[in-house]
Amino acid sequence: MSVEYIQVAEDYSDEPIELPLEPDDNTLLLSTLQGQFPGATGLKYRNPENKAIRGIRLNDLKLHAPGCGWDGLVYYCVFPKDSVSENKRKSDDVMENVSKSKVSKCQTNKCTDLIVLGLAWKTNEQALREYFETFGEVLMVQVKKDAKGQSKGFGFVRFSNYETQLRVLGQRHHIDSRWCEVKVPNSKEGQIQQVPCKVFVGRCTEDLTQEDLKEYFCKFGEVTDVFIPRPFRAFSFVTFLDPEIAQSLCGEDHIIKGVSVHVSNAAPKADGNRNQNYGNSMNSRSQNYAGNSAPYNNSNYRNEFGGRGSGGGNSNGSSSNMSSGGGQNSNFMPNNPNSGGNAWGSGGNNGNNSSSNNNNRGNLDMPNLQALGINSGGNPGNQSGSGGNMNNPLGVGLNALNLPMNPAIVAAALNQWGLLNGMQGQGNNDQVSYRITIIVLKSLSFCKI
DNA sequence: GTTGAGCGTT
Repeated sequence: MSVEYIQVAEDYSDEPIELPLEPDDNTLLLSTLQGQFPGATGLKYRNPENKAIRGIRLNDLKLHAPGCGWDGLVYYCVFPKDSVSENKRKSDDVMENVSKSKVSKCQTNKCTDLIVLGLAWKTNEQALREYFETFGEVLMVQVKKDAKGQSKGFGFVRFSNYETQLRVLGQRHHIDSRWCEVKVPNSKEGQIQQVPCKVFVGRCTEDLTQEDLKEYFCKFGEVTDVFIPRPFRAFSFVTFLDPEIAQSLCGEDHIIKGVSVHVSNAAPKADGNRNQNYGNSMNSRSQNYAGNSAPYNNSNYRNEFGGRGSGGGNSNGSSSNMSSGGGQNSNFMPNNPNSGGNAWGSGGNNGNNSSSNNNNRGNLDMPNLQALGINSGGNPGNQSGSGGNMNNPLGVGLNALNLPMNPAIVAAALNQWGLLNGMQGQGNNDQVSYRITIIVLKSLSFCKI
């Protein structure tokens, strides 16, 4: 009698392990689950159809397969009380609870050594430790040195607390008069959480401000960034400190100032071969989309703009924050390159990126399709909320769209992905119900309808 | 006593 296995992970950022099902009834014993994940009380999974989180039925200490069978999905543990979902509707003590909930995970595999680049030559381990201890308990610091004992200008740090690690990764650091960056080392890539911290917020109206969004979403967890593309395009991005909180909100509708917005994954729809690592979303999309270069890369989940300038133009998006000390041309854009630096306190959004390495045309990335009503093609219904009906008359392909948008924006978006060969337009108002016909699309694979 | 993108055991 063969034994079937299903994949179970502690949470979205952990690698799943295979657990055996009961041969007789194809259930998973709670005891089996708890043997690997002490404290777990159930399982949940993301419904591939509507992206909603679904719970697994528990009866007689057995977890029963969903209606469609266990299939090939990854299932995630549910823990009592300290889970994200429990926390997320508590406002004041969110961070405290999240912090607590992270402790055990941190001690397993969440915390990792972090590389600190750009250290001053004079910075020693003591100074490094003292600096990072202001964030939380430091387990280890190293400054790499050459044979003569001279610092190589980089080092490593390890924290005991995962939240501390996230916080440190989410900002830049001024150590001994140098702007330094802290990253997950290349050697650890793939071993660290790959879950995006950023969510896509669709159906936004123009009167929803950064502050409105932050004020609303910070109920669920610390918000590190809010980005609203300009000109207005009916969506925005909200970045959380904790990727699990971001994930927990995906698929939900929320009402902000009377506006029903929809939260979804900021990552592009999976297409099987473009980018396996969803965790790269926030940065991969920040790559230069110009020309025919591949728009996605497989970099670490956090910023890839964290390096220093390469001697040319400074594409610093938050110049008001930057120190001129050290003569360092640091185009460091913490966490969210799209946002032009730290949204809070940086004074305005969207720093201007000079030179060709930019995206100052705005956030013309995949989620735009959602705002355009394109990737919901399976149901040619209406997308309300942003003025006018967005009607996709085709269930699958893109052919004709009534878009309450400037067709130039649509064309620009499609063109940047190398999808557009040509288009025609007709109509007398470029903002309302302009009907365009996409003549040839080079590829539809990304649409994932 | 100079340097300034990178990736850790020596």
